Formats: sequence, structure tokens, C-alpha cells
Amino acid sequence: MASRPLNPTAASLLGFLHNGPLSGWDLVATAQMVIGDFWTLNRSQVYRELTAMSDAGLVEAGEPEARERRPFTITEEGRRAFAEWVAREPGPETIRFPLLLTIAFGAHLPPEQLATFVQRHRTAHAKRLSQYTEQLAAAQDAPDDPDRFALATLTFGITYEEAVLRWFDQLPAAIRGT
Amino acid sequence: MASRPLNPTAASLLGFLHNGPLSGWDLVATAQMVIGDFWTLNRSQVYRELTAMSDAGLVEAGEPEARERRPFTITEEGRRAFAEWVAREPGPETIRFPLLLTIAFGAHLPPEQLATFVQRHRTAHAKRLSQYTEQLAAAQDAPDDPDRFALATLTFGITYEEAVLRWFDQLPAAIRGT
DNA sequence: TGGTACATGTAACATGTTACATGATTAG
DNA sequence: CTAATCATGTAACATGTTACATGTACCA
Repeated sequence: MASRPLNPTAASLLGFLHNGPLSGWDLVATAQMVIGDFWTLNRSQVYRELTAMSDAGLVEAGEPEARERRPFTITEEGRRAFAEWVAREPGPETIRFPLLLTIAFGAHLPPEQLATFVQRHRTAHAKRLSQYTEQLAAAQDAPDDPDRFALATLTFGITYEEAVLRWFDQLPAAIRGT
Repeated sequence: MASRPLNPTAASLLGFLHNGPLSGWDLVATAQMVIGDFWTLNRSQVYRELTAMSDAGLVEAGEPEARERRPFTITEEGRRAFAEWVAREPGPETIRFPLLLTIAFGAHLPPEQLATFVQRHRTAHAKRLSQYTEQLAAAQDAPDDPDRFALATLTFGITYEEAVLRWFDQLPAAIRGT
């Protein structure tokens, strides 16, 4: 048993299943909402992991409900596997930032074009920041259940986006444009 | 021709080859030094991309030199492919931060253990920041060739690490520990 | 009755990681 | 002569992405 340690994606799905059975569809939605800002995953992946975990006995597929909806339930073995995973030292983060690649090779581009890319990305980040800020406000308005952990990850998003914006704004005009 | 657009990893290798022929080994070293902080790649990948690009006529393998070292030269077609890539809108960045996953599921962990993870990661980030700061100082001391672009990406690293440290330090004691 | 949102899944392929295997050159 | 470093590569597998295919239920 315990073939090889869970991957973080599978482990997260198990994490969500602690609160009750969920279908693949729901898991995708939940994951994107809760961890989507610092952990990417998509539908295909979720269904694949569910199949694999079902084969491994970590989850159990329930009877199809309305709309072919198939709820998955975490098993005892699943709980054990999750507990093992969550207690392991988390790995280092990876950032893959294509805009920085383009900047690194910026000498190969006309300045105006680079500046256009930079501006567009800046705008996208500003938008993300304002979304996070709204979420934070909403979380603080709701009187009940101030989840420390969710708040901590949301705060990370805000800190990150603020930093990125500051970085954009201190770029030399030669890169940033006007 | 132009089968499908280059992936960013392959494109970066072509970017480095603009300054003259390099072996796979050298490319790995160069890439890790220049773009390694915001674009991960490893040896296997580099050799695979080189083989593929050689088949596609974007690079040419030279005669083996000392130690089986095989320098690759960029071709005209390679330059064209790179120019096309660098002029495309860069994709959105992806961050995958396992520590944030562990925090998101922090309710499943004894607080001391979570705090231990947090502390260890904080230390690692502090170290990275000081390395970046040193690099910046070194770059500013060298009188010649103040590469705007390299400076911009290095500054990103510094801004990012500073933000992460600030985030660590504002975490509630319940997560951060003492 | 027709469009939209819900729901699942497969196939094919691209990319990333780890382990293994081999050998040359250099410094001490 | 021997250990460390340089250098290349393959195989196997894990993970991530995109496109395709299918069908249900709700709402207007």
C-alpha cells in the first residue's frame, strides 16, 4: 500500500472531500475557488485523479444522481493518505512568468511592443488585486466563520499583487513605456 | 513549416544561442543563471528540446569537441522562429506554492507543525532575498554593461521576496507560531 | 423548443521529473 | 592513480493541456 506519496493535486481533492461527498464538477469549482490562486488544476486532471484514487481505494464513487452527477466519498484509507501528505514538508514554490522571459530577451523587441505587453499585464494584475480586495472585504463583513487559513492565503494573493504592481511602476521608462 | 509556436523553454534556448554556439550543458547553466528564478527547466528537458529543434532545423549540432561537448548553433530558421515567439503576447504567470496548500488545509495539522513549516520556508526566502541583493550590488558595482533587462528581472525577484517576507511576518501567531 | 449551464469522460499530445547508464578530462 | 567535475543521453513515468464527444436538465 501507500504506493507513492500523493501529489498535491490529488491530496487537495481529498482535502475537500473531508467536508462530504462531491462530484468531479464540484471539486473543480471548489478547488478553483479555494486554491486556484496558487495551485492550477483543470477538469481533465481532476477526473483522472479521481479515477486513479478510486482504483487505489482512497475514494469511492457513489451512484449517479441527477445529470450523471457522481459524488465521490473519501475512504478511511483516503483520510490516512491525506493526513500523511499534509504532514510532509511542503516543497518549494515554482513561478513561471512568461512576461519576465520576454523582458529578459527584450533586446530582441522594439521598445514600444515590449511596453505594450508590460502595460497589458499591469492592467491584468491591477484587476486581480481589486478582486482580491473585494473578497477580503466580503470575508471581513461576514460575521461568522473567519477562517484564519483562507484569510492567510488570500492575504498572500494581495501582498503578491501589490508587490507586482509596485515592480511594474518602478520599471525604467525604457521598458515600461510612457 | 512553423509547425506550431515554440514553447517558452525552447524559445529561451534559441535566445541564448544568439550570442554564439553553446552545448546543452552550457545552455542549462546559462538558463538557470539568467532565467532560472522565474522559469524552471532541467537537463533532460534541454537535451530533448535540442534534439527536437535540431530535427526541425532551428539549430545545428556541431562536431563534438573536448569531452563529447557538442556545440549547437542557431540557424536562420531558428532566428525567425525566435523572433516570432518573442513578439507574441506572453501568457499569464503561474504560481504553484505548496506551502499555501498546506496552510489552506492547516486545520488538519497540529499548529506547531504548521508553524515549523512556515518558519523553514521563511528562512529559505530570506536567504534567497539576500542572494538577490548581493547580485544586485555586484551588478551595480560593475561599471560596464548595465543590462536594463537583466536588472528588471532581478528587481522582480527582490520585490517578490520582500513581499513574501512581509507576508510571513504579518501572519497571525496561530499560523506563524511564536 | 431552443439555448444555456450542468456534467462526465476519452484521446492525443506536450511538458516536466527521476533514475539510470556511460564515459572523458582535470586537478591533486 | 583516483576522485571530482564535466558532459551526454535514454527510459520510464508523472503531470498538464487541448480537443473532441456525449448527453441532461432547467429556464424562458
